[in-house]
Amino acid sequence: MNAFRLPVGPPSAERADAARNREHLLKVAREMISESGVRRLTMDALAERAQLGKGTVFRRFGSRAGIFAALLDDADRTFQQQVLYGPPPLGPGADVTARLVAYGRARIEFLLEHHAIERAALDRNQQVTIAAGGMSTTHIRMLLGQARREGLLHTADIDSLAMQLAAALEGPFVMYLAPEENATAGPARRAVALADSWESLVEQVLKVQ
Amino acid sequence: MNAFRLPVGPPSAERADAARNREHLLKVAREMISESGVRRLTMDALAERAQLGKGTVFRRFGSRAGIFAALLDDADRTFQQQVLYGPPPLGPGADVTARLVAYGRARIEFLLEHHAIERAALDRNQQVTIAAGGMSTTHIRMLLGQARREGLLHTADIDSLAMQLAAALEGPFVMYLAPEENATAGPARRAVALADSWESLVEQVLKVQ
DNA sequence: ACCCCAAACGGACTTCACCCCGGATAGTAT
DNA sequence: ATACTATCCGGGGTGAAGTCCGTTTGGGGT
Repeated sequence: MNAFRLPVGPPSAERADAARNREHLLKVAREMISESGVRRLTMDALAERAQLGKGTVFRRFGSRAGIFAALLDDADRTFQQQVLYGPPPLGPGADVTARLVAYGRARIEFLLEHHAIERAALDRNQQVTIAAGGMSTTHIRMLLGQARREGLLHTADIDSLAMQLAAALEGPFVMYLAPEENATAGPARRAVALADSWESLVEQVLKVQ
Repeated sequence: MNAFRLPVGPPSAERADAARNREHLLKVAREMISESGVRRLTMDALAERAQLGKGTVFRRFGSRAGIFAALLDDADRTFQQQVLYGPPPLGPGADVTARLVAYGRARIEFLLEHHAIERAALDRNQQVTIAAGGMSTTHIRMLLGQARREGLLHTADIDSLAMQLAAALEGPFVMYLAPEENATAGPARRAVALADSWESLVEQVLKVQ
């Protein structure tokens, strides 16, 4: 044997069976959610239906909220792809203001779409990632940085502003709309109003006027 | 007996013993929290320490989150008093921009102070009131209305803007900071930065420049 | 092919929020 | 004072999240 070896090279990926189980659990979770909603997805039920032990479910996702977070992760990744590499104005190519506006509109649509899961991913014992390292904060900060370089913005503390704008964008959905609720006209109408309001907020911050 | 009587006049207040128990429970809850933090306030422990049945605790507050909400209510009321009737710039008398800025700063301080309880008052099965009918949204909307009357603002949809500003103000605290966490310099420093950022955000929205 | 052990698995166990409902009681009408 | 009833109280019961730890297994090393 080697006299000396580093314990791990790369942070060591999941074992094959673990990865398989993760996928399987996510698939079953999606099924259960579309059949009977977020509320009825219990850890016991999920484990049983997936033919796995409950311990396994927890090992894979850490908590009930973790399952929803993992589910969102998928969708998020797709969304992020559009933002980073898709066509303008959402993707690169348009001017900063247009991109910020487009991002807000797209993000609102996304949040409306995944609202139930988004809510379920909240965890009483865990800080929420939305405002912190969340996609919105990061992307908005990036755009604000660009805006400042272009002289559209003179704010010193871009980090704080990014966080506040991200909260302004996502907050109303995460904090306001009811858990599962009738997805009738109500939320959708409000979403349009919020999107318009976001647009004018962005324009004021970037002093387009 | 009277031939006919309305079932209730005023929404019928709490019975004396019930009110007494509520106060007592809140007092004990405050003690327990300051002794060992929010996490260890369980319904069983509270009931036992208060020498009351668990059922009573639930009857009085509805849920665990309800206790924290009731606790916050006190503090909120005091805060609101300052905002409505206190000295300017927080209270009435100063110009709109100054009042908005002052409100934000005061609110941030308040949130920082009551952060642990604020988080604990969140309830997985209940929509959050912060953005909805919350004090911040209401007060900000009022000030925005005044600003519009004074020609400082031309936004049509004041409701949406109020919600977004409230989210920008409170979101970072409710969503971002960790549950109980070390109340060291970290959060406080961030709070100052956010307060400054709030000020410049308000000034831009009210186009003071 | 075999060894080895870190990682994964399973499911009983613990803890806790919340429900239920029979029994007690405060406040009111007589 | 007495009776009446809406409200309250108590604490055992239930369902679900999360923990623990003994057992099993994937897969790199030899």
